[in-house]
Amino acid sequence: MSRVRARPEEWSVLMRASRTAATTRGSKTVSRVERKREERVARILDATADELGSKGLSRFSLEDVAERLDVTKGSLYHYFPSREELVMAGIETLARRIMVELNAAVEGSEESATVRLRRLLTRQLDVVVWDYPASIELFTLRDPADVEGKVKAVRAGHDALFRGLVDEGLASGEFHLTSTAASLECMYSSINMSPLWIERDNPTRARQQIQELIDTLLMLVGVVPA
Amino acid sequence: MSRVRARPEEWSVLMRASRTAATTRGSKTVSRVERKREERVARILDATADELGSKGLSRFSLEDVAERLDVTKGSLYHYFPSREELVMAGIETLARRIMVELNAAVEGSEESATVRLRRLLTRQLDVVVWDYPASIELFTLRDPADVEGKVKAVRAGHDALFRGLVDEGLASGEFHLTSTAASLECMYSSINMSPLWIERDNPTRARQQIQELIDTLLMLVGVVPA
Amino acid sequence: MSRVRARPEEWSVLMRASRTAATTRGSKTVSRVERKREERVARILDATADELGSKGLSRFSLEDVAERLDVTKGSLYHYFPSREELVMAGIETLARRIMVELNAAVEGSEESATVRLRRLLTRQLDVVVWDYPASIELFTLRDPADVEGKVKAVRAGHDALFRGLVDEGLASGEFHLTSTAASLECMYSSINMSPLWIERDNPTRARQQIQELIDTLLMLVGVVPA
Amino acid sequence: MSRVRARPEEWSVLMRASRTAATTRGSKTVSRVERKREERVARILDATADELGSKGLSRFSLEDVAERLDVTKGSLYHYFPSREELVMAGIETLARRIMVELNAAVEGSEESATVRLRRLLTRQLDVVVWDYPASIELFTLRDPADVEGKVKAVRAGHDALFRGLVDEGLASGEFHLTSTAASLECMYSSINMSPLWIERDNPTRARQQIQELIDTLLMLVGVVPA
DNA sequence: TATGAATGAGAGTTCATTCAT
DNA sequence: GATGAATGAACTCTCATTCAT
Repeated sequence: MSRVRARPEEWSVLMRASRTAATTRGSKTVSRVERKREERVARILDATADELGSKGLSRFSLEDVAERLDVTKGSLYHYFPSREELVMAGIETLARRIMVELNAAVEGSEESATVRLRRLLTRQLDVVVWDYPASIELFTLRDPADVEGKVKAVRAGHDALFRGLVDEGLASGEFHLTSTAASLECMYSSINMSPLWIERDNPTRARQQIQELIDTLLMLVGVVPA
Repeated sequence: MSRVRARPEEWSVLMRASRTAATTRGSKTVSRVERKREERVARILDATADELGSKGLSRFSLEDVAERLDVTKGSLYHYFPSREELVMAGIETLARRIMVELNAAVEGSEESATVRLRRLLTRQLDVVVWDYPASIELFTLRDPADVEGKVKAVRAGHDALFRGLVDEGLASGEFHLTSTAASLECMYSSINMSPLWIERDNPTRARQQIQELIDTLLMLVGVVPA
Repeated sequence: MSRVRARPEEWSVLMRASRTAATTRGSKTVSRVERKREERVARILDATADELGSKGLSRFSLEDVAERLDVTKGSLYHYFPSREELVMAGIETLARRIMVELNAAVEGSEESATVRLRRLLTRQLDVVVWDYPASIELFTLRDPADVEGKVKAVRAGHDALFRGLVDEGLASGEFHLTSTAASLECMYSSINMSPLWIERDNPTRARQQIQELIDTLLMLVGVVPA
Repeated sequence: MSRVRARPEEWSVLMRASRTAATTRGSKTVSRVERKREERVARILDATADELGSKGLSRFSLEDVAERLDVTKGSLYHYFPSREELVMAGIETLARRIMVELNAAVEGSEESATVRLRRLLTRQLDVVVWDYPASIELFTLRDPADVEGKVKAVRAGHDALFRGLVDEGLASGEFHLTSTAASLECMYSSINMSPLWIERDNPTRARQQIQELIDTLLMLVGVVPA
């Protein structure tokens, strides 16, 4: 029913299931029904994010998501009005997953910017290399204007985290660079494309490559390896 | 500097094909027929490379190539057994075009590795940003095993050029780094993804961003901006 | 003029249903429940008739009706076993609305048949052109045998009204024609299709066209314009 | 191949097969190939027109046309870029068929406008009642803007024929009316909707009804039956 | 060789209908 | 009774691929 279908803007809210549940604690039946719905939306988004992260956008299809969930394609249209909306929400989910990881890596820390940036990079590379090797495509494909907009928004949130740390390092004199923007973009590019050359088949080798990559990325903010 | 120029063995079959054609110009009927065929193949590859470079792989279609050449789709199957083979050869052509540009940027020079690397980066960024903004997609897509193999080969040829220069700089003491491989991969990633954030619509701004990017990329080999 | 007003027997089952409800108002629980049900049915039919009249049958969807009523599609199936049944009842409702208007246009009048026919045409054209421009589609679509049957029934009721007036005019010598049936069918056709050529966007022009149309329609019963 | 696919504007030309063949007599292979193509287009349009004429627009589907021709749906896309274009061309075909009939009914005649109009009406009713009882829907459904445009164009051609005759009758003093436009629209409406009430199942009765209808339609131009 | 025709698999989308709760 | 979920069939459209000529 379109009457009750969450509008796109609400999707991110829906994902914060705990909070939503808390605020609707008053009514019973509604919250139960809604919780059910949210669960299903969450399952769909999980499947979507997995598909996007592993196959990339160009090979993403409703059919695959439906099959993975063992429902018909039509069912997806109960929750998302079009493939594009689903993709956008899926990207957001994927991004949120990553952001949760990254926030955990830097929060509540009293250490130097260098140490924290190193930890942030480590965490992000772990996620990208091992969990979402195809996520690069999400930032890479252009076409659908709305998707591009969503990606931009996601990037902005992600960027804030890194930029904050880099600014800190600059303020404290730990970092030196020509252009913060350029250094950050190089970092992002290198991180996102790393699954293409890091040898995941050989975990030992891969871990070493990741270590070297981290050291190299730190050079982008003027931190020279010991 | 032939020392750092990509070596012929790393180039493509087709590249060797044309050289072969040149050297066998003596023989009569066969060579004429073959030359005709090669010309057609070359035309197809040109069109394919253009399409790939500007649209990327995901939006690439046989239909568009055929239309651009004013032939039928069916005709393409006389020269390439499948879309995938055509794509692979097209990627190779695109890469070779770029390599020609890059070779020109470093050859016959007696200057320092830093100066030449800067020139190399400048040239590559010009090509990528202005001519082939979608080329990133070619290095990004995964699945078809053969395409991946071909991309790897192309990257190898490209890599030789950069690696030669970096090795020179290391030998001369101009460069400092943790891992040559990591530094190079970061460079490639940053170059390929740059069209996604450099503001091409605003050429003045874009040129400035490219300059900052080059300075930043040099930090990956331990060259600190003045 | 009750003489020319459509007779109750020609009206619909549902019409009879409501009259039944009125007469059984004595009985308790059952009638209350039933009244509730009838109210809901009436609401559904109202919405359906609106949709049919404005969009026509081909663009009619259960979804739209449900949304308009702020209920689910499923709910509609409590009252109508299928889309087709709903449509049939909706057509009937629409027709009855129109009949109410038309009856009002001719009732309690002592004027000549010509004057009353003119008033009848005026009223009908007002309704069709301004309120239900898509109603033509309802009389036009064929296939589903049941719908066709229902449409026939509706047409019969409508026909009685016009035929009565025409018969009067013939009896009084005001009208002259070859075939009452043919003249009437031409009138109905011309009325129903008029929204397709009358320029509703330009109300002044439309009003003039309607006037000319009425004069022309009167020629079908041998009344020549002054 | 889109390169050779006839653009919409050319379709009507393609249908005048004889003329086209005559003008391309110079080249052989081309004309043979093109003739083949035209034949196929003609077959598709025939099937389309039949479907449209018998089922109406709302129940028209590519699938049915393809099945009738025993080809796949995809094949239709070789000749028409979309359903809408096919429909438009089909409507045109249908209209042209009718126009051929109608032109034959009035051409080269020295008789009075009344006689010729009667013959024109007779012919048109024959076509509409017996051959294309569903054609009404084509003039009735609204939505797709382009289709509406095409229908308008078709109507214009058709209108010219009738209007010419009516103007003649007015000039000669045979006809009298209030508004030519209104009289004509009433005629068209009555003709198009006649299949809905004329009893085709009973041919004898139907023929009589048609005769009465013709007499009645002539009243719209002030011709009173004897 | 090259062409145009044709195919068939698959994509996204819509919608009447069914059903467990 | 009413809801929301789910379905399945139908539809338009795309595109790589095959094939007779």
